[in-house]
Amino acid sequence: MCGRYVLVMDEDGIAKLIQEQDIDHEWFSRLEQEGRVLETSSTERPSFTSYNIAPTHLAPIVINRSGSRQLELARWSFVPSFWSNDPSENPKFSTFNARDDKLKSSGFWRGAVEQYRCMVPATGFYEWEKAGKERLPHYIHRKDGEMMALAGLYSLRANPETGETLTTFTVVTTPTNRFMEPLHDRIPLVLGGIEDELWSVWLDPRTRFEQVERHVASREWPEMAMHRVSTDVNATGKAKYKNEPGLIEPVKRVEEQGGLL
DNA sequence: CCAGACGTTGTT
DNA sequence: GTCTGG
DNA sequence: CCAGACGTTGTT
DNA sequence: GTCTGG
Repeated sequence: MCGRYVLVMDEDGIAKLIQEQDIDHEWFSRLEQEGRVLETSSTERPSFTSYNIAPTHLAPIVINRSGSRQLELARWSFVPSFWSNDPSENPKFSTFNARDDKLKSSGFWRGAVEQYRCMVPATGFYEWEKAGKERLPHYIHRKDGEMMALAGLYSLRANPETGETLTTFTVVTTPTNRFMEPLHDRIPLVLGGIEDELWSVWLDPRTRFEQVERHVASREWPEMAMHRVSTDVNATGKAKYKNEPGLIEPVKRVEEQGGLL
């Protein structure tokens, strides 16, 4: 299910990602305003790095607008356009994932899957193993260390007070594969690597959802690897929240550490 | 027709 | 247990 | 996703 | 908005 992920996108990574597209410079200024620039450079070229992206955080997504692809900062937790956009009214439930089998049958996702598909760039994501009361996080990433493209849906809503457009998104999930089965029965819909054509196909509203899904749903992931990481990533909130490269470093299980405790 | 709900994961 | 916040 | 809070009255 | 239930 993908409820926490990592994106290490340096300047070259963005350049590689957007290639022929124009990036709004608004994008970079907004990053700064939100205080979400975790890695700043002296140049004006934007970058984005977070080792701990959680629901409600802002993260970059790629969308189709006015016939071109754009990189947008969006809030992770989809809010449909038909819900109140009064900031004082909170959504009734959180929607950071969307089941692939519900996209067409539920009115909640219907409009988005037809008109508002997005690509969520990720370097890797976390998955927790339940061990009694403990939640042991694992990091799943491509063996080559490159970014991957997750299937997502987004919505645009105008904030009536500020007039600003609020972009929100969700990550599509699908039944697990053999690689992930030991950890979870649902996994994110990975459209492939960042150079893969498939995510462009996904963004094209003329593409039928079933067409893309047939290629990627529950396929095996020979390109992926995983290892356990420190529970440092678990914490949210202000006091204990961590966001540092060490979060994705491998740690051994206690029983493998030679009883040092 | 109108009114009301619209999600996920994981657990049992 | 369930809901909220990050 | 996980962690943390979850209530009231009455006071400043 | 769109789907379901009555």
